[in-house]
Amino acid sequence: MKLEEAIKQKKFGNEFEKAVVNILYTASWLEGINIQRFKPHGISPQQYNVLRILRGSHPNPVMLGEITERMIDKNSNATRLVEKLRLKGFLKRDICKTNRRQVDITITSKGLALLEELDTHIDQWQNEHMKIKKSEVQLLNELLDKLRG
Amino acid sequence: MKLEEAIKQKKFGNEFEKAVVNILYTASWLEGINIQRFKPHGISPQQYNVLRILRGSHPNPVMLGEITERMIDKNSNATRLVEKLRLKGFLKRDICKTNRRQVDITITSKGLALLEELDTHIDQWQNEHMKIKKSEVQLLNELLDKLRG
DNA sequence: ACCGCACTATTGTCACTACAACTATTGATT
DNA sequence: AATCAATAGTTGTAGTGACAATAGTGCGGT
Repeated sequence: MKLEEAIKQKKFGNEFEKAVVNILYTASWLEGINIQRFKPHGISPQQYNVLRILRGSHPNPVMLGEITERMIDKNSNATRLVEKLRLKGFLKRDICKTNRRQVDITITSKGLALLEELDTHIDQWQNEHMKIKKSEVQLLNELLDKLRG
Repeated sequence: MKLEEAIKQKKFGNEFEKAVVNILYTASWLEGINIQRFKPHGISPQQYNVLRILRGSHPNPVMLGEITERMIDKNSNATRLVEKLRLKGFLKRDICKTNRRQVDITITSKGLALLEELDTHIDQWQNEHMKIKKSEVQLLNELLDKLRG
């Protein structure tokens, strides 16, 4: 759907302003889809993000600060997200032996299994909903990178 | 900055997946900028969104339900946002005379003045930061619309 | 060895979101 | 006119985010 219809706004000050609204609106739309997808598994989009980061460097651990740096939403509180995931058994938390300030986080096999299951859901959803060419998505990625400067 | 550097992730499952992350990341980046811009004026991005909608149909009032429909983030609670803006004097709230279930919201001159001031800030910021051609932004808008299907 | 500074993470707090339950009013059906 | 459903908005609450203050640890200079 065109943005103008989605938020029933006919005119924008300029194309840049429209792009800002469009990005925010599309992100909110994606976020809503993600919330629904993750809900049956009892995790939030942010928690999913943490697990993805951990899988990225598995079997090596990741320290808390690096999780924060690499999260999509930098303002999240990694300490509390990690604690929630730990209680569910998706990761383990160890104080680093050589630097006791540091906390090493590692994804568990249960966490990896969850991600694998969610991955298949995502692939399926993409095939059903994403009616846009791969080359166009590539271009979209380039434009977003450029927009951020 | 390229997304890969921003969140230090080298590889993505596919281009679609990367686009999803890229949109969410860019939105979070824009949101942060907005929070900073609005903070000196004591309003949040969501409250700004409400005022923009009201200005769009000024001098005609907008009912609460329509505000919800037209907001970028549909999950916001319009009742509470409106109440906060009312306390600051940026809008007025009237029970509709012909349908007493309905609440008519109108932006005040104080609200309009605030938006005008913020507009000039946005224009300025865009000129400084948005190093991307207008035609490219137009394309970006088309691609986002297409992505949502 | 001691001091101060930088690094890493945790905790506290207030506000806001997500979602569901609820009230009030109107319209439609019989 | 009484009842039921639909519409419009409000309220409750548990969880989450934003941001600042704090605690614990390591390192470099003297």
